[in-house]
Amino acid sequence: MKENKNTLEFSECLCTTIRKSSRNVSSIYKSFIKQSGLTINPNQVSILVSTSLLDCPSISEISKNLSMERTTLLRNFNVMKKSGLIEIYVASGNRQKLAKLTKEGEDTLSRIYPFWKMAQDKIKEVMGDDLKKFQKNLKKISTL
Amino acid sequence: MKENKNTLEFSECLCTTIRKSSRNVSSIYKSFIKQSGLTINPNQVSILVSTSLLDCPSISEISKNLSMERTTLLRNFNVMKKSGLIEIYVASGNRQKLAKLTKEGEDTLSRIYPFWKMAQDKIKEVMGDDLKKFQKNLKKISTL
DNA sequence: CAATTATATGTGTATATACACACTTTATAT
DNA sequence: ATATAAAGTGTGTATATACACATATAATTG
Repeated sequence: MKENKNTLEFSECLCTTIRKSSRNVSSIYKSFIKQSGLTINPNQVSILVSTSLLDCPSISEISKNLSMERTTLLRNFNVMKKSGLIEIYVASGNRQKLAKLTKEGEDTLSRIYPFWKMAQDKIKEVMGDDLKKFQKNLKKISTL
Repeated sequence: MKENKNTLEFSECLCTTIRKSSRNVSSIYKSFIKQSGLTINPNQVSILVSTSLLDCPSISEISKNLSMERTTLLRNFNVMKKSGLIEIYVASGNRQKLAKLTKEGEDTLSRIYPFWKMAQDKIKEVMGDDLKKFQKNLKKISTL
């Protein structure tokens, strides 16, 4: 225990707690997804899902949708393009670049679904009745 | 909108939401802390706080406390050691390595406190009455 | 139409994250 | 007491994150 007078307050830091949760939850999803035999990780899954949900999204659109820095997403895309999960094509007019899932990307989502669901259900079980409100609040602070 | 039958369910992925929140909240704390004129980021702040809270912690202890992979923490420590925020000393017997804040590390915590608090208050304001339960649930899933 | 502004993307650099593997020191078992 | 197990640490590699800066295209304004 330490002398800094603010240490106690700092220990309630919501940023620290959320980053910690993020690491831990990611690790849980990752270990379930690993059981599928595929090597994809939760982050790439979220990019696949977001790309799948939006209608011919540009890199910038997906970046906004995931609150992910545009250049961060770009690096992610480069990796996923290399592994054949998505493809990038140039929009007419040549400014935007649009993304879509490959067949392999679609198949990957289908095949990991049951394992993803196990992870999702585990978290749901822990949260119990608080789930809805918790998720609502998470979404609220994920778009500030 | 897409044909994959699980897309809708995937879009409720808690891992995705938490990672998104983590990025967004980190960005908010970072921008407030930046106003202090110091270059430290929220992640290093959390490591400073954790190191300060525990009693002569080893790297492994802090790693458990933050749910941070041990080698991840090690890389973080190397950076923070270089910038003079912490120091590492060898425990008697030579196996463990213990960490503690330098004077500069302590000063840094003190100086960023008001800016950190602004960020913390902003999140608190958004959460309103849900804060306590939200924080409790966050902590619950950060230690599964 | 030319200049400017806004939008979209790409690169260099640095930190954050985690897994596989290797090495060292302490504790335990036979 | 030696072999083995456990605990702690360090390195190689790959992905994730974000800022500063640069470049290219579209839209707007004079």
